[in-house]
Amino acid sequence: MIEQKKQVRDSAGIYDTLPSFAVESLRRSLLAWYAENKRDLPWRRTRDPYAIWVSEIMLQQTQVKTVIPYYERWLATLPTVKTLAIAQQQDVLKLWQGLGYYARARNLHQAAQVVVAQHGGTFPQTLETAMQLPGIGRTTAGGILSAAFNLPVAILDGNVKRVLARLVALPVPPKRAIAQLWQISEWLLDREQSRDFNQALMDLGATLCTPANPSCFRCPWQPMCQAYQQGIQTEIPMTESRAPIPHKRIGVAVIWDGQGNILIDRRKQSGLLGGMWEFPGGKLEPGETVEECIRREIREELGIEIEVGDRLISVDHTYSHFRVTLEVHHCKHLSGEPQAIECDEIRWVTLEEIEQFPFPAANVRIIEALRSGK
DNA sequence: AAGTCGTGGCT
DNA sequence: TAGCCAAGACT
Repeated sequence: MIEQKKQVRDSAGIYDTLPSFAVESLRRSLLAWYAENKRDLPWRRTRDPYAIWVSEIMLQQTQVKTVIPYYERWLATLPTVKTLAIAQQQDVLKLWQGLGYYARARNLHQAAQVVVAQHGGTFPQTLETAMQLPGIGRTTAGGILSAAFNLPVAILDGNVKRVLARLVALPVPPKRAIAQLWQISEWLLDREQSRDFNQALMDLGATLCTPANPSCFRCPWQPMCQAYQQGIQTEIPMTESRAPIPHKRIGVAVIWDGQGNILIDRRKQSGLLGGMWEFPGGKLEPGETVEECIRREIREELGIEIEVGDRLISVDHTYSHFRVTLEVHHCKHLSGEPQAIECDEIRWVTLEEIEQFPFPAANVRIIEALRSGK
């Protein structure tokens, strides 16, 4: 414990061990490398803070390749902060469908309304004000303010953590040294060229200083990289072992009304998949069959009686911290008027109408099965 | 302050 | 292929 803290402090004490000319050298070499090697990304072709903001939110915990088509579609549909502010949440979530972490979309939508109502539609230009907007933390605020306005605000995303951890040969997992890593990021930042510097730092991490097989032989920081000099670049950043994630079986109902309509529900705003639509269902309890589970869940959640019929599909899906197997059955509505007991809203829809609603990925699999099965 | 929150790309 | 992890924020 004490030993760990000492190691962190010694290592992050790069400011003491590196003379100021080394800082200048790090900045110069990185910016020179970036000038020749920067990626051509859609959000780098604009300085519109709204567009950059959208990209920063989408890029949270999400790879560039995944984001690009979502980003293009989003800006084509909601080109300004005002259009987003007045949009319906359902349409916002539909644009986000498949990206995951749906609180990002809900918060972005809400923040747009704040920017319009309280900032006259102009994105705030101080770190403190930007961070007050829902969904915008210190890294995202720094990313937006530096990229849109060239303001001297540091960042510390996954790429930067890895790059800096290797630069100083950080002897503990980055999670244990967040404050020190922020100090280094701020200390290195080129305050006259913060836009390019921050982008360069992220590009370095994304293209050369990668998690596996880093291309040290092409890295502008190789001469100053502590990890490289010690030959431990693949050992850093250190990782913590993860606990195995639990598995749950879920009974899911596709309830037909006999006239071609299916019953779907909208999940509550808070928690997993908040605001998204789904086919109703719930966890199997010990000793319970799938059919019994589905009948019980539908009774509890919607207050109706159903007949559980043929199995439609079984869907395996992995979330962040648990896995599920959805056991999906065709069901027939028998009696009772459906009520929104454990959800925000319910609705009967046809297979044609259903595509207008935002569904999480595992439920999209069910819809595909319904389509292909007729 | 550790847990919660998605999905897909990559090896 | 099964696991790791990605331009993190929120509670």
